[in-house]
Amino acid sequence: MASKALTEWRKLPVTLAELCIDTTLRCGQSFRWRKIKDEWICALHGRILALKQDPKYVHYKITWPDAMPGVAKSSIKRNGDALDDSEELLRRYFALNVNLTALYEQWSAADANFRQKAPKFTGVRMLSQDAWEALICFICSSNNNIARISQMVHKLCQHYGPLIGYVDGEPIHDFPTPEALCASDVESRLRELGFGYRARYIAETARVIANDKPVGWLEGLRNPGYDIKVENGDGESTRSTYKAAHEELLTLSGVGPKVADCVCLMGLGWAESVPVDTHVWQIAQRDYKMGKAKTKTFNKVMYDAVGDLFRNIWGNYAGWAHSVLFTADLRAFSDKGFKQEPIEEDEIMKNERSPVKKRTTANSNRNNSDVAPVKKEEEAEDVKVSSLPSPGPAKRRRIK
DNA sequence: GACGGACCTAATAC
DNA sequence: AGTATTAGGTCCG
Repeated sequence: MASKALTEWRKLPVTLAELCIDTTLRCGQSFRWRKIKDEWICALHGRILALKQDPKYVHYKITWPDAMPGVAKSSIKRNGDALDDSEELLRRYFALNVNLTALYEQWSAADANFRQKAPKFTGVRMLSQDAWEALICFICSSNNNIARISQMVHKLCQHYGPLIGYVDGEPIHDFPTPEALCASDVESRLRELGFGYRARYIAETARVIANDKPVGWLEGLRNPGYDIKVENGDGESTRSTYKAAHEELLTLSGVGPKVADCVCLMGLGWAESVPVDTHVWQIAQRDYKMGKAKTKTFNKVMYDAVGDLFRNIWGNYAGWAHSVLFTADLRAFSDKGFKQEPIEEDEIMKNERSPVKKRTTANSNRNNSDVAPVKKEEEAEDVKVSSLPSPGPAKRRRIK
C-alpha cells in the first residue's frame, strides 16, 4: 500500500527565471502533459506526476498505480518511501542542474536578437525526455501542428500504453514500449486513429528498435557527459559524437535531419543540437539574414549552415537557446510575444562584428569556418514582414 | 546528388 | 457553407 506521504504535495525550490512550467510544457517539446484543474499532469516512469508552480517553488505530487483502485500494480520496484526517487526524477527531467539564468545572460551578451526576444520568454528549459518517446513523438511532428501532435500522442498512449491511474476521472496512460507497437496491425490501426502517413513510420521504427537493433542501441547514442558535468564539455569529442548519433538516427523510417536533431536534443542530451524546422528557418532568415537570394531554397547544406550559425553564436547549449526563440515564434504564444519584425539593423551589425568570444562562453572550440551562407546587408525585400496593424503573426511565405 | 511532389489530417482562413 | 491553406518534414523518383 502506498503511504500517504507519497500522495501529498512536496516542493522544490525553483525560481521562475530558472523554470517556467507553463511555458516549457507547452512549447512543443513534450506532447503528453495536460493541464487538469490547474495542475499539470503526466505519467512518467510508471507513476503519475502532478505539478503546480508559484514564484518560489515547483510543487509536485506523485501517485503510484497501486494506490489506485482497479489499476494494475506498478511494475516498478520501490523499497519504501525513503528511497522514493521522484525528486531525482524531477530534477533530471527538468535538467535542473543546468543554470539557465547564466545561460540567458551568456546568450544575451552574444546576441542582440536573443537579448530582445528572451525577456518575455524566461524559464524556457530543455526537458530531458525519454529518447524512445521523443523519437516517436517527433516522427509524428512532421508536417504537423502541435495540437494534432498532442492529440496523436495521447491516442498512442490511450491505445498502446499502460494505464497508470486516473486524475479527475480521466485515465492516465504512460508512453507505450517499442514492443507494444510491434503487432502486425499497428499501422492500419494508427491510420484509423488519424496518424496518416506517419502510421507506417511508427510501426516500422518500433519494429526496428525492438527486433533489429541491439538492446540499448538508442540509449547508446546518449551524450555520456550530459548529466554528469554540467558545463564545458569537451567540444571536440562531443561534436563528433553528436554527429554520429545524428547520423545513426537517420537510418530510421520517418527520421530526417530535423527529427533526428529533436531526438538528439530532447532525448539524448546533445545540448548543441539545433533542430532546423520551418520556424527556425524563418528566424534564421528574418532575424539573422540567412539564405540570400540565390540560396533561398532549403537543402541539406543550408540545414547544416543554420545549425552551425547558431552554434557559433550561442555555444554548446545552442539547442537550449534555439528553444527560447522557437517558443517566442510560436503562434500559441503570440499574445505574449513581440510582433514578428526584424530587429534594428545596427543591432544586427553590432552582433555580427563580435561573434561570440569563445573564451567567454567557456566552450565551443570548434572550427567556425563553415558558417557559409551568411549574408550581405542589402536585399531587405525578402525579409520584409508585413507589419499589419492587427494582432496575430505576420503572414509568412511558404518554404516547402 | 540536388530538386520538386506527394503524402494524412484537422483546424483555421477566406 | 464550401474550398484552400497550414502545421516543428520525410521519402521517393
